Amino acid sequence: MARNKHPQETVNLIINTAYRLFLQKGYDHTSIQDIIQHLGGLSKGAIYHHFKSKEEILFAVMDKLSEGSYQILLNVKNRKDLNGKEKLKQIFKDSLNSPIQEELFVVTPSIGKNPIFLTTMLQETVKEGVPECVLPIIEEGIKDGSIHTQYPNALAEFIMITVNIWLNPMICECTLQQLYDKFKVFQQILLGFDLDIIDEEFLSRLLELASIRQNM
Amino acid sequence: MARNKHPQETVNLIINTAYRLFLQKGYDHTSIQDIIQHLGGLSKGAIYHHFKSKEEILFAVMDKLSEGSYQILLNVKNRKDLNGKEKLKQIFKDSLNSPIQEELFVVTPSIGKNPIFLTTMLQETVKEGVPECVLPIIEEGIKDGSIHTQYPNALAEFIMITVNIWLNPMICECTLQQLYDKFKVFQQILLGFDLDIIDEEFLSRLLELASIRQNM
DNA sequence: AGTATACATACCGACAGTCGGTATTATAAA
DNA sequence: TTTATAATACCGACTGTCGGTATGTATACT
Repeated sequence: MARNKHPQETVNLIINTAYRLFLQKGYDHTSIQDIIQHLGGLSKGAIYHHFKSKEEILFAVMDKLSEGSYQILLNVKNRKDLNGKEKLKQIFKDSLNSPIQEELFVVTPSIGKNPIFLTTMLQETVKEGVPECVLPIIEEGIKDGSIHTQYPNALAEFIMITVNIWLNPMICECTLQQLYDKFKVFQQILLGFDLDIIDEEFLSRLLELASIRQNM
Repeated sequence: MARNKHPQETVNLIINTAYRLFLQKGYDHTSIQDIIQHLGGLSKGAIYHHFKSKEEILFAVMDKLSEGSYQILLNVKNRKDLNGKEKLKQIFKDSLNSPIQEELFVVTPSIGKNPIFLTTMLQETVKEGVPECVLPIIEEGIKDGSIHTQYPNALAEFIMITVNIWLNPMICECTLQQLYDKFKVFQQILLGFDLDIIDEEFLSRLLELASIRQNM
């Protein structure tokens, strides 16, 4: 294939192709050959010209994944009409409602069967999601008096991990009834911290997403 | 090497060797050749005679790992001097104090960098640990009046995942101070369910285990 | 024109897994 | 007890596939 005048298009093509395959078949079970075949004429040389390893493609895919969440955060963070607690609630709501979430749920058979994704997600949550997103907002909430805790960092980590792992139907697969129960338990826990940040709207969207997977 | 009259010994040798290597170097970075080299004369044929794939060796290793927890459970489950809540507390205590835990902490550099282990552990927790171990005891606690919840299954899952993932220093690596904070948050959460099942003794053992890893 | 870039292609070593073969043990009939 | 037969334990060369590299070539930029 002739060389592309706009190489970024080739990079995006590779990332998008890998993105789809990684989510569908899992990172381990997607070979470079697989990616090449879905690239439409491009060869191995093209891939290794733009990426130095398969793992680097994974990182690019993960970046693409977290991009959406980061946008949501920024939008909420700068709003002046919400206090810390309200911002937290808004972030959870927006995250669940984002089209990326929907796409993820439709495309991915089971992240639980995609070990590297799970691990990377867990680490990104703790090393980036918490310090860059949730923690600053919790601290803001502490300052404005809407959130009370002695352990903002631990609380932030706890909430993120619980939502991203335990409440995530892609990871901890369960029936809709069980998911409902899990929501109730989590809601009760958060109320123990005076955090009324997940409501019936959150629940129904969660169930909606989960039910996508029940019919597959 | 001459054939062994007691083939189970060979199987155990393979499992134990793989066990050590998988924990030390990770499943992905342990090759069959690696295992063979630490087997003392046995060959690839021997391995594939007893196991049909590398993954099957992994399953055997995971079984060996959960064996210990299962024993602890059985010991506690049959005790007549404890109610449900007390049994729960005892199980957590015994689990942390078991020599297997200690060995794990000493030998394993980071389960977080061992994706398959993490995934398998998560799935085993939900599919076996909860229904076979924690849930029956919580239900016992509900019957004897020591535990109160509308959602025993969700609560069991929540506790197990939080302890096994978030509070696990092998997975969510953090400073001792952060681990202390996390303990406090989790303790507060459990108290919200009237579950006073982790105490200062649990904490100090947890910190002790975690500090093993700090000095590596 | 000359250089840097965007690819193509032939190739490499490592890997998991297979297969035909051999040596040892278990079984059981003579 | 001996001997024929079968089953098991193991060996090691081989295969296909994998991620990754080295090198060649055509196109775009300066």
